Order: sequence, then C-alpha cells, then structure tokens
Amino acid sequence: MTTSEENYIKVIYHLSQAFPIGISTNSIAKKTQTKPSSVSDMLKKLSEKNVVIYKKYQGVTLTERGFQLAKMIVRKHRLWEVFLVEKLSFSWDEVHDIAEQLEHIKSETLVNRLDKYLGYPSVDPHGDPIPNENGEITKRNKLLLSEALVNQSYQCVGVKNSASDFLQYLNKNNIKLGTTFIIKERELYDNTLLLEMDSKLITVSNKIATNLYVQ
Amino acid sequence: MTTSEENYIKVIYHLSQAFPIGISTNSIAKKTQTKPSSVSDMLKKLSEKNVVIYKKYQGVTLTERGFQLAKMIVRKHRLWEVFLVEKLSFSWDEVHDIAEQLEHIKSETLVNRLDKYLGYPSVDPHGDPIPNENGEITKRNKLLLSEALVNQSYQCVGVKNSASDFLQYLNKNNIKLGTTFIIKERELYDNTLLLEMDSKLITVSNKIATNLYVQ
DNA sequence: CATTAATTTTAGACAAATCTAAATTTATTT
DNA sequence: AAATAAATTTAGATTTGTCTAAAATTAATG
Repeated sequence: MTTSEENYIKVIYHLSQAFPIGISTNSIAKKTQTKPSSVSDMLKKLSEKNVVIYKKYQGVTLTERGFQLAKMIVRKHRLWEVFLVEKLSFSWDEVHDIAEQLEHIKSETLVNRLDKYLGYPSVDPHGDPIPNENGEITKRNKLLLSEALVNQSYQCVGVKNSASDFLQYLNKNNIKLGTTFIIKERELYDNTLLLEMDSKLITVSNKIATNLYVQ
Repeated sequence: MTTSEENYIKVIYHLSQAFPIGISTNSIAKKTQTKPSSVSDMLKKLSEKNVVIYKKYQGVTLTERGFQLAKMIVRKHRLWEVFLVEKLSFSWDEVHDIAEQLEHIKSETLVNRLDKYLGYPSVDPHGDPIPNENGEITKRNKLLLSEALVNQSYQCVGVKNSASDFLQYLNKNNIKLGTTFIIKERELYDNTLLLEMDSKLITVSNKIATNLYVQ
C-alpha cells in the first residue's frame, strides 16, 4: 500500500466509527483535504485491491481486509505517539503530525518490537485504544463529560478531539489523562459544568465537556 | 525536499567521500537503482534548487547547502540505526532498510530529541560517525585491517561495507565492534591474516580484511 | 412530482519520477 | 586524428495522485 492509499484507508476507518457503511465521497474528501473527484478515483483503486466495497454513488465500506489494514495503521500511529511522549518527552499536543509520518514506515518487526519496548500500552497519549498485533481492541466503557452526572467523581481518560489547540487549552487548565474531579454543578441554561479539581473550582463549557471522555 | 531528492543527495554525498567533485551520472544511477536518463533529469532539478552544481556531461558536485542537507539525512539515518539496535534490540545486519525509511521523517525536533535520548552517540552500529546538530563530524583515525601490522593488537571499530551478508559473516565469527585481537601472521601469497581472539586463532581473508576498520 | 440543489462521477490536464529509444558529447583506441 | 566505444542527455511515453470543469445521479423542496 502506498502512503496515499493508507491515508484513505485510515480516514474511511475513522469515519466508519460513527456509521460503519456507505461512507460518502464528500466526507472522505473533507478529511483527506482533497477534492471529491480525487476520492472517486482512489475508491475505484481501493476497490480493485479488495480494501473497500464501492458502488457508484452509494458510498464506500471497508472490507474485512481493509478493516484489518486500517487497524494496523492506527496501531502504528498510536504506538509511535506513545513513544514520542513517553520516551522523547513530547507533549500530547505535539505528536500528531510526526506520528502521521511514522505510521507509514513499513516493517512488521519494527512495530511489534516498539510495542514490546513500550510495555504493550493499551492506550495512546490521548486515551485512544491501541490495537494489538492481531488488530484486537479492548475498549473501555468511557462516557463524555457532557453526559456525566452531577455530584459524582470522575477521572479523565481520553479526548474525543486531538487537535492541538484543544489539547493546549486543556494543558492551560491542568487537565490531563488521569486527572480526577467531582462535578459540583451543571448550569441548565448552557450546560456549563462546575468541577472541583484538587480542591479548586473550575468551570468548563459544554464545548469542552463534549470533547472529554471520563470514567 | 522529497524522499526521492533526499535519496539522490545522500548518494551523491557518499560518492563524494571517495572523490569530492564531478560525480558521474552513471555512478549515481548505479547506486540509486535508476537509469542514467532519470539521473540527468533529477540533477537538473537539484541544480535549480541550489543543492548541486551541475554542468552537462561534466558530472555533479554538492553545494555547501547540499552538503549540509546530506549530513542531516545521514545523521537521521545513523541515529535511527542506533535506536533500533540499542533500544529495540535489532542486530546490526537488520537495521539498514528500516533506517532508509526513517531517515526521511521530517521533524528537526524529533531528530534532536532522539539524539539526546540516545545519549548523543558518536557512531552508529557499524562504526560510522554521526554528524551533530550542526553537521559536524568528529572522525577517528581508524585504518583498514588489511593495512594493519603483524604482532600488533587492534580493536574492531567499524565496517566499510554494511551489507547484511557481510555483517552476518562477521556475526558467525564473533566479530563485532569492540572486539580486540592480535595479528599473528600475514600470509604473503594472498594476504590472509591469522588473528588471535580470546586466545583462539581464526583466519581472515583479504576480502574481509579490506572491509573491516580497526584502531 | 417536477424542479432545483447537492453530491458524485467522468473526462481531460498536470506535476513528479521514472522509463525506453534516439541523439549528442566525450573518451578511447588503433 | 579518424573511427569506434562509452557516457550522457534529450524526446517522448507511462504511472500515481492530484486538479478543474462538465456531465450524471441522487436528494430535497416548493
């Protein structure tokens, strides 16, 4: 698979999370930063390689093979992110672009040795699960902070969005994976939350709360 | 720079070691596994980017800029090799192809953090020097085993050729970087050497001796 | 349900990196 | 130094991945 093909596979995989079949050409074009016409061309190609099932005008769906390929790319991406953060002391808002490159390095052995070296981590620095060598993913029953209950204690276990500006906002507010807090209050008008963290109170907008996973 | 351009720059750099100016189109084609006509095209392009000085039919020479770029690629290649061997327990005959890919990852920060993480190594697993952040190389005064003196003690400090079959031959004979021995005898007829290593005697052909650096 | 709007595909073009075959230049040899 | 050989470049073609503009299909709306 070329780097470009791998990027399409990965994007289709991520879009499949929300709705698994009939991914639209337009949605892929948006994520890959290309034009829909380019996507059409690529889908034809991926279809011939048995990576997707593609019917004109009807969107696209990953085959089992495509699904497996996608998980291997995601596995590499997330393992490299762990490496960058744990070993090279990058911060979680700096690793995405570098991992985008590293995920295309071709060597089964390399990925598996890296996995071992990192101690077989189950999640990446953003709390996203890392598929194992066989593509198996153990998913936690996390929920969005926006759906959590008042007067309950929670731990931050992931972010829905890994854009660096959002992560930098979290840095500024001392929110990282593992941070625990109690939801003291929910403002009914705009769903703003009042959290108690380290015996300090902070307010968190609904926009933030819909992008933070807790447990 | 594209991956392809970087590969040409690296090849020109390596060919420049033996003779620094007027590298021939043919010699580049051999190393890059391409046809001379493809090389001609690329040289024109690299010339426009001020990476090489190129006069038709007269061969090519790296500019200062090209020289600096080349050293940064070599730096990355060698640092990744150290990482693969030291951290992921690859053996020295397995790392070349993976490092060929990793050397094209684009991130200044990544290389420098990797360098720091590895403890600023001065040589790669084959004994080749690693340029520092500024492209400076401290070279050791090593010599080829074939030019070493009888009845002297030496330490193996590098290989001239990093092809995996040669390295595997060395593995088989327990020769690695740091191995010390005494040259007991030189056969005048074919320059075969008799070495004493760990109080055992081994014979080494001239072909091997001309590819091993000692000190 | 007919028309408009949105989405998707096709057709044709382009840049990068390569190739083959032919032409040109340089080197070698008699 | 002329003829031949070797090296190099040019011309034209190909593949990959992209684009724009136009055509086709599907979805939405009055």
